[in-house]
Order: sequence, then structure tokens, then C-alpha cells
Amino acid sequence: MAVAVVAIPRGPPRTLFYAIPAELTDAVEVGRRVLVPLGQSGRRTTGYVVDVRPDDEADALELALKPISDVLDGTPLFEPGLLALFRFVASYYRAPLGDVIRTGLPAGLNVTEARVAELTDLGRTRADGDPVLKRLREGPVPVKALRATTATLLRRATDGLLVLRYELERARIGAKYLNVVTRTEGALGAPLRPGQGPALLLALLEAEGPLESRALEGRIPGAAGAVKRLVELGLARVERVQVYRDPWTAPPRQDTPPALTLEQQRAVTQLADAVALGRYCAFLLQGVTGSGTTEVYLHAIAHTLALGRMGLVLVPEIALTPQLAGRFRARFGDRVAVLHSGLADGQRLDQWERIRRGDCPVVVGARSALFAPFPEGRLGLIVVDEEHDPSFKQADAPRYHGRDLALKRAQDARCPIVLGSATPSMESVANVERGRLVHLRLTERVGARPLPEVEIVDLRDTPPVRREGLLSPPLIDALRDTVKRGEQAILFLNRRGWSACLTCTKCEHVPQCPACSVALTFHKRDRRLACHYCGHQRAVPGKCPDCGDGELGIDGTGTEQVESVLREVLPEARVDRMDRDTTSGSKLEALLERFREGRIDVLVGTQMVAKGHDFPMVTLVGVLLAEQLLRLPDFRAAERTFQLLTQVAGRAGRHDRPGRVLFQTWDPDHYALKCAVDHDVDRFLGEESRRRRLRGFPPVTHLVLARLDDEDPNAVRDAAGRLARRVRALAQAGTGRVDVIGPALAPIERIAGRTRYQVLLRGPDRAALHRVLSELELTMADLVGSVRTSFDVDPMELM
DNA sequence: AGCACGCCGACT
DNA sequence: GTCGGCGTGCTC
Repeated sequence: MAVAVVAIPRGPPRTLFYAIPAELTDAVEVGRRVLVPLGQSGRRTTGYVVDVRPDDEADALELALKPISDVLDGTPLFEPGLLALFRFVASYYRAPLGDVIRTGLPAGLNVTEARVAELTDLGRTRADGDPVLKRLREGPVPVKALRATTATLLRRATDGLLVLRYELERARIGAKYLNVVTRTEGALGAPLRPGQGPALLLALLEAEGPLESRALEGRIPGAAGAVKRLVELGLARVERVQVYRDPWTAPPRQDTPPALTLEQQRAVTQLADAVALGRYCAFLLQGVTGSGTTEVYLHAIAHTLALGRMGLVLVPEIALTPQLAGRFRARFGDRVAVLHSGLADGQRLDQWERIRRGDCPVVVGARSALFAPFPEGRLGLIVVDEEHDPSFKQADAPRYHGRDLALKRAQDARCPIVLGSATPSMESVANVERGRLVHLRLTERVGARPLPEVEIVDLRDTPPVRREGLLSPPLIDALRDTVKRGEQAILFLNRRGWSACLTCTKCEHVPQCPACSVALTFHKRDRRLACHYCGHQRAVPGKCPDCGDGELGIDGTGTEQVESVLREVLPEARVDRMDRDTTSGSKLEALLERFREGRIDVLVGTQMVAKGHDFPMVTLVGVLLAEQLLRLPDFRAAERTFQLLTQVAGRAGRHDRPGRVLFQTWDPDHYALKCAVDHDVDRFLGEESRRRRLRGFPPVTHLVLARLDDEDPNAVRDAAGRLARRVRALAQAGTGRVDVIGPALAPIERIAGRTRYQVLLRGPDRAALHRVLSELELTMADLVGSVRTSFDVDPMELM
């Protein structure tokens, strides 16, 4: 006899044992979903079979096993290799296995049981006065639809007025089928009078081939009757066929592979050799903006396909950069599957099925594409584009990092992986130094085009013409020239992290924490400045501590203000705006199309304009406030700033016309800015490395962020304090150094009426950190009580 | 994470 | 006396 180990999504955080009834022995298999009873109520829910074992193990625990009620899949949804990855994510990122598997499978596939109430005969006789019973008179009703509490219903159930049972809801999605009318052979000489419905329909089928039944009614009145008649005469047949929900809205672009530069060729050769070897090997491809890293990926993937293997291309936020997926499709046509958040559930399911069948050897997708169902042993190459991008880290549980996990998947699949970026992450640079990544470089732009000329506009010398518009005279002049020449400009403003800090109205200095070198955050309520790493606090100084003259105040400029000032000072320019609040989906694509067609002269935007776009006529890029990101209370502020500035600058002069870039700033001496101006990635990385070592932040150390939140501010504070003390005690007892920073109020101190605290665990040794975490989790309930607590392993944002 | 049970105040 | 509130503890 055997038992099944089942992981339940949005259920108990541990796996549970279930008995396998004799009649389901053959059907229960690792990777299939099962319907299992849970709890005293007998409610049934969907779970994933993650193991089948001899039952002596469960026996030893002396559990009364409940039987699996049903098996929901005919074949496994995940292979053992993928399950191993799920298990790794669950243990490394501290998330329940069931939740991990759920995020790894296409959405909408899961069925749940809904509680349904139904009237008994006794209830029927007494239904008159009771509103709840009255509603049930027409038949069973899902409990969710009844405006009544569980207690009310249960009481009525014990009184025998109604019964509560659980009914399986239909899966929200599945394969899509349509009825299609097809003409049969031998339709010639049919006894049909011309002009009639059946004759018209037959002519239509003759001309256009098989047609969808439902759509016919609009074209031929009385189509249903006509179809029926044709079928009776044996001239047509109706078939139920599966339709493929195509995620592409436009036909593939034309593509002629360009000749590779010598550097590109060298990189391709190295990657192709690694693919041919079929062993794990990790590369960092560092190419300056415009050096054609994408072309390297395309060639490397082509080599992979030629060997009969499959390629996975991970990109950050694919929905924002449809161009990249488009390039893969232009090259590989229907062999490309895409997986990203912009797809409808049904489309995603169809893509997923095609990958599973091995029909699409190229998969381009956002981080969740890591869990794509490649047939076992087929994965031959993984590409992680823009590997430095913070959006590879999932913000909610399971909080995995797409790039790090891609390395793991490549190891498991024994295939090479290439991480690409113009501005590699500090983590990857450290991995090059440790010998874990092979460094490949593209130092020249395609066509030997020069990198754009970058100049700094010192706002202290040439302040903005309107404070809220952030446009300095030199930038306005440059914009005017650009528009006059019929070329285009992009203006970039990063709005994030702006208002939480205090700024000197004279010199724009932002007060920093003395111990953590991060910007202090302003707290309105008690008018204090606080550090969200160590908890350091100080009163707001009367005068700016830097220049001793100006006052500190809150500022607030957004793309809207910039746009309106721009219209005023440069009325001849056609201006438009793009930011996440106002622009999404089809609107975004339409805007980008207008810009590409030259119907917009100046595009003002946030982060979105920085990403991977390639507009030939853009010759001017202006960054309105280059030091803005430096104000985030985050040790990665300088890294983000450098990366973003370099990416934005890279949008200029990518084609025949040379590009020009202006960084406006109040703080022109910061190394992140200076290095970006000089296009000196190596100098930046060296300087940043030095600082991280000095401060003991990643990649020198590893972090785990414990977040606590509760409605009661005192309860969270106390719980955070106890947790921090406990970690300190554990760290002292254990081997390997782990230190604790905090507790401190989270930078966003209240969300939805809940106060948030955080405790940062830090250490040079991952294993030691994890040991402390495991110990900690054993006593969590005693430590934090009902205060909600979660862990973020390798956090990217400390907000 | 749900969803049970269980103990308490506000009404008929 | 019942109705409905939400604390806390378990789920193979």
C-alpha cells in the first residue's frame, strides 16, 4: 500500500498525507492534481501530488489518513525536474510548496470547491419569514452569494432547515473548442437552388474553406438551417475542433539577420560551443547599449535549435517591451511561445500546452516562464536579458529572483546560461570575480557608432525656468534644436521615492543617515527624520545641514507638470506623456507607434521610456533629475541610478544620427552620475564594490528581510523587537556570522491601516542565514503571536 | 490560508 | 433566550 504526499495551494503550509483508494491507484501520480478532503467540515480542495510513498511512513506518525476523493488530471502537469525546482523555491524562499506550484502553473487551471446551501423539506415549510431561506427556495445557492454569516447558516443547518455541501466549481479555463463547418467531397451537382441559404453557404465554403458555425449567422440569414440542410444532404459536416488562442495581434515582422560584428561572432561561438557540450556553464554577456546583445541571443538560440534542443529567454516585464519578443518571432516564426502577464488566461494555457508538447522550441517570457513545462531533457540554453533589472524579483510570495533561479534551473538541466546586460548587477560582477561566470564583452556599438555624448547640466548654475517644470535653459535650447531638425527627444523623470525625503530648497541636499548612507525619510506626524535600516532618528533641522542656509521641504514634481511647462516654453513641439499610471496595454502600444511614426516630437515619461526601445529618430535624451533615485532609502540606490542613466542614455543616437544626452542634476559630483557620463561601467563597478565591502552589503553579504505588520502599532513593534532579540541569540549560538539590523519602521510605515516593521538579517554565509531562519521558524508563533510575519530572502527592495 | 469552534455583548 | 461578533487553533 502507498500514500500520497499532497501540497495544497492557499492551504496549510505543510504537505499532507492522503490514502490512495484502490480504484485510484493507477491514476494517482506525482504531478497530477487531486481533490482531497480538508478539515472537519469535509470541504474538498485541489492539491498537487508531490510524492507517492509506502504507507509505513504515515503509519509511524499515527495519522488517520483521509482518502483522495478524485484525480483531476490524466497526465502530470509537472515533471520530476520541475518539481525539484518547485521544492528548491519553497525551501530557499520560505514559501509553502503548494503556493509555489500554483504560481508555476498557468492561472485559472485550478478548481476549487464552493460551499453551496440547499433547502430541506423542513426548511421549505418555514421559509416565509426568513430572508436567507427565502432565497434558497429557487434552488441551491453558493454560500458566497448569500449575504449571511457562516454561523447563521450552520445554525440553520443543525436545525435541519438546510444542508451545506461542497460542490466542485468548474475550472475557469480550459482548451477552447468551436464548431466548424467543412464542405465534404462530392458536393457537385447538388440539388440546390441558387440564391438560397444552403447554396450560398456552399459557395462560401468553396471559396473560403472551413468556417466557424457561430460566425455564419451574421453573413447568411438562416445559416443554422442552411448548415442543417447541407449536413442532411451529406454535403457538409460540422466538427468540434480545438482553437488556438493566438497571443499575437500582428503578423510577424520581416527579418533579415544582419552580419555579426567580430565581437558578436566571438560571443556566439563561445555560447554555441557550450550548447554543443550540453553542460552547465554560466556566462555574463556585458555589451554596451546598442552593441547588439539581442543578435547574439538570436544566433545562440538558432544553434540550440539546430541541435534539437529548446531555448528559454527571460526578459523583465515583457508586456512593456513587446519589441523583443517580436524580434524572436521575426527570426523563428511559429516556433516561439510567449509567456507573460499581458496574456489572457486562455492564451497562456495554450502557450503552455504548446511548450509542453514540444511544439515551441523557443520560449520568451517574464520570470514565471522559468517554470515553463519543457519536456524533460530538452532545455538547451537559457538567456536572461537585462539581468540587472530589479523586476526579476517577485514582490509577493513566493519571492523568488528570476535570474538567480534561472542559474539554478540551468544547473539542474545541465545546460549553459547567459546573463546579459550593459550594466551588470553587482551580484553578477561578484560572480565573475569568484569564477562562477565566464565574462563575455561587447565593447562596440553595431556599425561602430559612437556612444552618445553625455553632458551634465548643473542646476545650481542654470536653475529650471519653473521650479515644478524642471526644465533648465540648456535643456530647453537643446530640445528646440532637436525639434527644429525634425528629430525626436525623450525626457525622463523618475518619480519614485521623491516625496518621502526632505530636500533643501537652496542646494537640494537630502539629509542622510550617518550609519547607513541612505536618505532619511520624513515622518509627517512627529516631524522627524528616520532611517529605515537601523532605526536612527533625528528631529528635522531648522536649516539645511549641508549649506547651513536653506530650509528643508517636501517637493513634488511629476511628468504632468513637466509636460505642461514644456507646452508653455516650447509651443511648437508636439508633446506626449507616458507613465504607468496613465499608459498601459494597447494605449501604450499606440503611443509608442505614434512616437515611432514621428507624430510626437518630445516624449516625457518615467522608467518605462528607459526600457529597450529603439527609435531611430531619437537624438536627444534628457534626464530631468539625474540624482533622483539616489534618494531612495536603499543601499542599491547608486547602482540603480547608474543602470538607469546608462539605459536611458542608450536610447539616443542608435542609428545614423549621433545622439546627445543631458543629465540635469543638483548633485553633479556623485560617482554614479560621473561614471554614467563617461560610459565607464568598470569604474562604477569598482567604486560601488568598494563601498559595499565597506558597509557590508550584498554582494559581500546576503540579506533576509523579516517584515511584520499589524493593526496595533505597539504589537508589531514589540513582536519585531522579540524577533530581533531571538535572531541575535540564535546567531550567537550558531556557527557562521549572522548579524541583525533593526528593528526599524518600514520605509512605508503603514499600509492599509497596518503598521509595518522590519528586521534585516545579514551574513556572509547563506547556509548560516538559512540555519538561523529554520531555527527561528520553529518558535515563530511564540515570538510574534498573531502579528503577521513574512520573510524576503535576497530582498531587492527594502520598502 | 480558510474555516471550524468557542466565548462574549446587543437585540427580540 | 437567540443572533452575530471575531479571537485561536487545526488541517493528513
